[in-house]
Amino acid sequence: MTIARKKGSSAKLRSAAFKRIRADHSAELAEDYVEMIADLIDERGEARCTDIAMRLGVANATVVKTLKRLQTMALVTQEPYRAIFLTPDGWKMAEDGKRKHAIVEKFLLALGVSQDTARIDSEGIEHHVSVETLRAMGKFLVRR
Amino acid sequence: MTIARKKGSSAKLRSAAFKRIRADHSAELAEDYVEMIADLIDERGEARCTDIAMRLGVANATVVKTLKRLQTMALVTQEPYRAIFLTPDGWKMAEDGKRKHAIVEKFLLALGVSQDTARIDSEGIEHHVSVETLRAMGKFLVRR
DNA sequence: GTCTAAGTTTAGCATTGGCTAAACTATATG
DNA sequence: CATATAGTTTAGCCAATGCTAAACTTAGAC
Repeated sequence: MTIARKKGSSAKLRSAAFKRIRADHSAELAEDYVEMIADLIDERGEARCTDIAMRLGVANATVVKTLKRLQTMALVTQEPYRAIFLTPDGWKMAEDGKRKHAIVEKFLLALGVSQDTARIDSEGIEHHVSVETLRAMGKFLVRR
Repeated sequence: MTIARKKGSSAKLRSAAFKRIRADHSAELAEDYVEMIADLIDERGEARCTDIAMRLGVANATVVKTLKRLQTMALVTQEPYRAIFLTPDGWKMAEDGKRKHAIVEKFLLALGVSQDTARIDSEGIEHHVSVETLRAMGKFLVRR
């Protein structure tokens, strides 16, 4: 059963990518919520459960549960039956996310993709883009 | 409490992106497993739990559990204590995934990103790229 | 001021994807 | 052939993310 094979550290390197993806996934929901709350506050002065649920396409109760987690992560604050607010950390995350999102979306448009696709794909891609790749996209936008 | 606002179908459109992301996520693990199994079979003639676990960076038991799900999805076949095989559907998914992966990775490299980053980011991005975007990347590679 | 509709929360459930520890099987080696 | 080791499986746990249904608040309308 031992077929002696030399793969050395490549396995570890390989697994790193997947580990990052798993980490990304748990972070990405938080980012989506926080960005959306920031948008809602900007647009209409307050963020409410129902609006978040509608925009995300999930049930109300799901939003409530997730918000609890975001509270323990010190990203949002909320009192029972009241609107939702962002902490300073929450605002920072929202702004970082929006900046990232904007670059990815513009980049896709510059690449020749349609508006709708750019919007949908950028939503998925933004969470998996490293700083290096983001910078490369930025450069492409400038000097294309 | 009713602040009468006109948003029409934009909410539905918006939520579509998030719905696709959630769908992507459940599909993406399957794709990763299947691709990896295909690689292992190509490289060394057989795919075994331990190798998959090592490359993905998860525990053995996790792999076993996921493989059960993949069996019910008719992507892999396996007999107790034996190696893992792909069904025709499994091979197809593996090949599609690898093709997609290759394009994204080459694209990132062409964009000027380092090898390591290209490998890691492409692993995350490939599952969120629509056919349209993939095609745009392909075009970019050809006529850059 | 009451009442009702809209919004929020709680309770309870399912699934997915992780883990460890312990039991089991197969095989390579002595 | 017996056994030790490497690999596989089972059992049982946890956290995250989704759902529905029922209970509870708030606030607008009468």
